[in-house]
Amino acid sequence: MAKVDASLVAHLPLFGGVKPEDLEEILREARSARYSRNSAVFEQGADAQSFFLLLHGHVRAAKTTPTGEQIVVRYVAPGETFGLAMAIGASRYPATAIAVDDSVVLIWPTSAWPRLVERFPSLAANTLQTVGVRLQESHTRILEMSTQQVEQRVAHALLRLAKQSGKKLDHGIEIDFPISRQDIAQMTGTTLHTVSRILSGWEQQGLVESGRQRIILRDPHGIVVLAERNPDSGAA
Amino acid sequence: MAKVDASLVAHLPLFGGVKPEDLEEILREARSARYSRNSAVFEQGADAQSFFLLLHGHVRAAKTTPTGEQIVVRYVAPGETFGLAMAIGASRYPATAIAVDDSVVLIWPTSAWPRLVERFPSLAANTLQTVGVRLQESHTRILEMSTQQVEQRVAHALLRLAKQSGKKLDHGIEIDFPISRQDIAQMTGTTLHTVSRILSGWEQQGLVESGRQRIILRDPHGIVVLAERNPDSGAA
DNA sequence: CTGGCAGTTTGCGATAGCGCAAAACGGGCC
DNA sequence: GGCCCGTTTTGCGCTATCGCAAACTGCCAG
Repeated sequence: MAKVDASLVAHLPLFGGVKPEDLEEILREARSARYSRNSAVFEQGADAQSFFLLLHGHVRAAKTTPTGEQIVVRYVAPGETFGLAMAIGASRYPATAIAVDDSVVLIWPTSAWPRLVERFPSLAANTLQTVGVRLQESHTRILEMSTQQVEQRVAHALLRLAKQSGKKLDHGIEIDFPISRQDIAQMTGTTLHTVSRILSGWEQQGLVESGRQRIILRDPHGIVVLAERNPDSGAA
Repeated sequence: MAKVDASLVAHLPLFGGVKPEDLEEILREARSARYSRNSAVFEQGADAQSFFLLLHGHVRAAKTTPTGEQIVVRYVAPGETFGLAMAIGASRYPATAIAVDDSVVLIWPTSAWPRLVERFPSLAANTLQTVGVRLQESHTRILEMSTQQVEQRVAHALLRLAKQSGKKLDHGIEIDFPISRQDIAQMTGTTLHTVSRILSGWEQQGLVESGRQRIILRDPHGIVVLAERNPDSGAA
């Protein structure tokens, strides 16, 4: 139960409009915990006893079908909340959360949510806002899956990851956590084989450099062009 | 500016936890309007000046790409809110809303939202809940698009429509508003041609009866079976 | 240093579903 | 009552992408 410095989280969207002394009170209800790489924060279907705020690291939220197929719902970056089952009135987590890197999270008991919201209505408003943004993003993703080919979808996915969690390099942007071909396939609705083929092609064109769970965008602009290209505006 | 009877809407999820006299006050801020079949309630990209509650009829929310392709985000049923751009902090509507039937809506100015939420915090909590549910539904849709074949996706889509807006018949369930093959294609990420072929097939098997913008599920259970069938558990 | 393994690459059919084209259909409007 | 237009049906070739199989590779553990 480490002490958390309010100044570290005060600027987060979740706490917008919350007074410093109130923030202290909110944080007193939380505990922090560390999850090592590849360990589960919670499992799909488990009792939603807590909700989370990621402080360091990266977490992958994935949803599994009855038949065992998975999709990646999203990658959680530091400063973002996850596991908000209570927000939708669900008593069980609708997805599994796995730390893809060693990660540190703040944990509140779900039972504290109603009281927190009552005392600090901004929390509800702020959460509504972030959930709304995620809903928009989901719709965009559906739109892409409906109208674009695989290559474009992969391009968009990588650009989003780069924006959210890219580390600027001298020449290019590196996705700042381990991510496999399979993961990207599960983000874009395709297979790891197809993703591998696409990345191989891009690598030959100097657009990316990649290896085992590692991707560097060497030519982000070139990838933007790919992402926006109309499929049948023929390549040379 | 018709007077709206509070008792007609008091039971809606949006107003859960709101006292009757407060409800009166909330309703005083709204006006009602009627939209005839195929008219637009608002257009994607337009200034989000209002948010809406559907009283009668049905509304289709659709999102359009820069290149003109469309997807149907959802069908709005009576009692549901839509056009909640303010909830996500957007100043423009992210989709277009079209009345698919003659419809009646309540309209609040977006500018009233902050004040309403402050006076009646339940509104924020209730809205958070519904937006959360919609987010879950979006994730489910993404999961389906990633892992299922077109026929299964169409089956799921029809079952959802039947559940949300189905009219029970002597023998079967009818989707209670005009809906074309094209619409279903845009809900499931396929083409109207493929949807037409699938429905023709089903019609021959007696699963559905359909015509111009009209679909009746004659054997809902049979469609459930289709929806859940593992694609490669060969048909006889 | 070296074996083993998870992750990746690549080849090669197979095919679900698309895209185009054209005909049939049905309803409402004049 | 007949015409016109939006919707639906259906045929046919095409191809993007899958699915399976097999080889490869970088990395960690011992």
